[in-house]
Amino acid sequence: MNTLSYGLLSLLSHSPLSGYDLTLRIQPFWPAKHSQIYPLLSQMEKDEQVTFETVAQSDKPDKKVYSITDKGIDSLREWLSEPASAPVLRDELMLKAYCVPLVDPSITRDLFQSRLEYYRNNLQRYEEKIRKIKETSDLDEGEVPAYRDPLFGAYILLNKALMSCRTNIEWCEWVLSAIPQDHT
Amino acid sequence: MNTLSYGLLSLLSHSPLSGYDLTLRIQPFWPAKHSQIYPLLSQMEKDEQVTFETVAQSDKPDKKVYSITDKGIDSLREWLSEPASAPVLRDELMLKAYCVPLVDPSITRDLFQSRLEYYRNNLQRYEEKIRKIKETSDLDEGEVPAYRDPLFGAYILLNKALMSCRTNIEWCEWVLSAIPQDHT
DNA sequence: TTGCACATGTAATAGGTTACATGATTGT
DNA sequence: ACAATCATGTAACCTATTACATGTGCAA
Repeated sequence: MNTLSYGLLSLLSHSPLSGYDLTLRIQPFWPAKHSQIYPLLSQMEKDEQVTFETVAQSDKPDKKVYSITDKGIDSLREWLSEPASAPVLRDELMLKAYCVPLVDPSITRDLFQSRLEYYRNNLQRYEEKIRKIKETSDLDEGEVPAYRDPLFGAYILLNKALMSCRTNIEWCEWVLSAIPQDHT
Repeated sequence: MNTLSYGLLSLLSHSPLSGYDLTLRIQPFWPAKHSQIYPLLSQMEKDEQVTFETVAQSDKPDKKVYSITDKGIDSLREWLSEPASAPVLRDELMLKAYCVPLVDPSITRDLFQSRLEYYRNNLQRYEEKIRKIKETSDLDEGEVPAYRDPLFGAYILLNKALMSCRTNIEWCEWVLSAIPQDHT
């Protein structure tokens, strides 16, 4: 049981999901490939943290839908009571930013322009998601789902994503404004 | 030559540093332990990206001070011309946040209170650092070091750190305000 | 004399990515 | 036929952490 497996349990605490869906949904919080997730799910099933049933689909291939067990819920509760380790951010752009005076401003501009577009795309996706949540659970302006509402977690996470995205966009724009237009 | 080795080159492009110092300084941008960095430096030395000289110190043990070579500078310039890969953030608190309705609000409050203190400490360290940079290079309010100034990189990175820190503090405080005071 | 910061290294293990492999189903 | 998405799995490789190992110089 490593952090990733607790992450999978956390997702499964909301609803049963296939390994495929788990892989897609865990990306924003803890990036991992299916090659890491499928074997983990097997282990967790042996350890009785999860169960699965094979579900036949008419339009798509069969899938294995995993559900969290009571033992899994207990594991989650214990894990929540332990302090969370510090976040780990690895960003190539930060390493590059440190030595940009080595190259032409045009190179640096491209770097930050690409990153700006990356964050703008993310922002759009997140805004769409939060719009949907607000729609389906009709929340008033500034209102937050109740603490015991299963949507509470998704809501505060989406807000974090939005806030971080906006801050990063602001930073990229500020950096771009500090890069000279011509070859210096 | 992986990302970490380019990161080391990036740091060395400003000034020569020991493996020990490199380990400390790269943490905010690309966390790595000395056990990963020392062998990498040996490889990079064999590959002529860096050179080192042993420096005797009277008050502390001897150290190996690494400098970037011209070949290393060329490598850096090429690397800067390639697009930067997407940032990777792994944060246990985000995984936990998703399933906090499973536990008492007091548990959740502790989680976010600790994280808030973590960010407040970081903010203080970053504010001190930027204060020192502004002091030594006497910048006016809102002024940014010139693009070719070696401090340009450090300055924009510190600003990113400050902005992110403040946003995260704001988020933690907002989440804490949404957690009920009593057992719900 | 014990502990701490500085300083460098290797070995074993765990975590994560890339590549290989297969197959269903739908739409073009 | 072909590409795209869905779906699951393994093998090889690379990256990163933890543990082991050693030693200096200083201060309490």
